[in-house]
Amino acid sequence: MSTETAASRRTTYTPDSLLEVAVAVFNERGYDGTSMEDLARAAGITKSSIYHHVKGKEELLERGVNRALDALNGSLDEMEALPDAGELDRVEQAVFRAVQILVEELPYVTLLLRVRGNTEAERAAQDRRREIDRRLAGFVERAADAGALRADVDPHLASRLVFGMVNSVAEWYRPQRDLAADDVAAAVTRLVFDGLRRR
Amino acid sequence: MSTETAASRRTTYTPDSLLEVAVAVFNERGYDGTSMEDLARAAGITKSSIYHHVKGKEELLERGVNRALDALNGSLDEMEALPDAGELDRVEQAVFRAVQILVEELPYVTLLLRVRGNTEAERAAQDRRREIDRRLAGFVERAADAGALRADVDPHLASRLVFGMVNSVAEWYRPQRDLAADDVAAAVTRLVFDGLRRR
DNA sequence: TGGAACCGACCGACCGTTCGGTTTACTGTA
DNA sequence: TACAGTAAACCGAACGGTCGGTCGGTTCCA
Repeated sequence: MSTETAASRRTTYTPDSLLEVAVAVFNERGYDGTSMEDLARAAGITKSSIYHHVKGKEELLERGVNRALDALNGSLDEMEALPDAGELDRVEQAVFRAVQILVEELPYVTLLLRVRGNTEAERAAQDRRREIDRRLAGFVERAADAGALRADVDPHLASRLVFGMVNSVAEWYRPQRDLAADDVAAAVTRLVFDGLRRR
Repeated sequence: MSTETAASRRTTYTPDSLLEVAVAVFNERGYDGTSMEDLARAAGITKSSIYHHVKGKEELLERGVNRALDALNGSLDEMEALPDAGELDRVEQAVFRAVQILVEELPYVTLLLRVRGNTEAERAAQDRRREIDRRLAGFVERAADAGALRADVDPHLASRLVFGMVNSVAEWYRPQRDLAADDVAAAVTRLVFDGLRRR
């Protein structure tokens, strides 16, 4: 009642609620493997009705990946604005937070991680993602310069591997079935910093 | 000269040499995003000529993913046939070897990792891959039962994360530009077992 | 000279998108 | 309470184009 006239009616779509359906189908069948007919069937409306809400298939992709990119960029902004913790703590925080956001925005981040680069929108998403990877690698590099990391693994390689592990969570995580986001984030963080070996 | 009449003539395609081209294009544009016309252009022959070598697009996918699956299964067979090393050593060996094969058979493993499940061939590949994941998880579980792993991370979760890191190498590794396979494998193994933190 | 390798033309099916029109839900007026 | 007006939501039919695949040949070479 506070925000708008919406929320009373339902059964009808907004661009955002349609996006939710579309992204789910994209992740199941792949973007290129999804036809507008597939989306229409999943949404329970006809193909032509989709065009009442969005300009086309590519806009759905663009909105989907941008939601993930905005969330990831936002948390990086927050972390950089924070008073300087130790360089190692900052990396630990980045890893933990990355897992949190991946789980919170799972469908959208999943979509982003699978973008191939066939269209202009996809290449733009890849560019924005590379910028995020660069910022994360920066954290790792500063920690390495401060001598907080082991010296026998190149910081760039370490960054790729660590956030590769983080992103791999999108391959299997299911909200209902699996642990809470923070538990997964904690496990990843422990593994990344102290390894699998018993001490 | 030892194997066959081939190797003398070139400029013509065999199913395998065509596969090499096709898999490269699949990985660049995605399987569904690749048209037979794309493949023909990349191979330097016409669309219809492709059908002289293979039955169709799906056979190329099937051959591609099976090459990766056979390589992975083969190395698992080898490892299980080996005299029993310690349970921890076996996990370490599995991680190292997984990276090696991923790099050796990079295009084929990359293709496998991106399979979506839209066709029967894709679902068969997913099933075979799940079996491999199960065998790998078995190694980790046995090491955990033997008390060789840290107790505060669930072995199933640990397995997913570790081999998630391994597989993430396919996202960025380029043979010319990057380290040798064994160097990457060593880095992954170090990170997985002893972590990023300086000691 | 026979088979392997390849080609150009073409097929039906399906693609993303458009368009004209209908239904639905809500509003202001009486 | 009744109803006309309106805009959002939706639909069926069709568009031009591209898809994977077929077919009847021609070229090449051992």
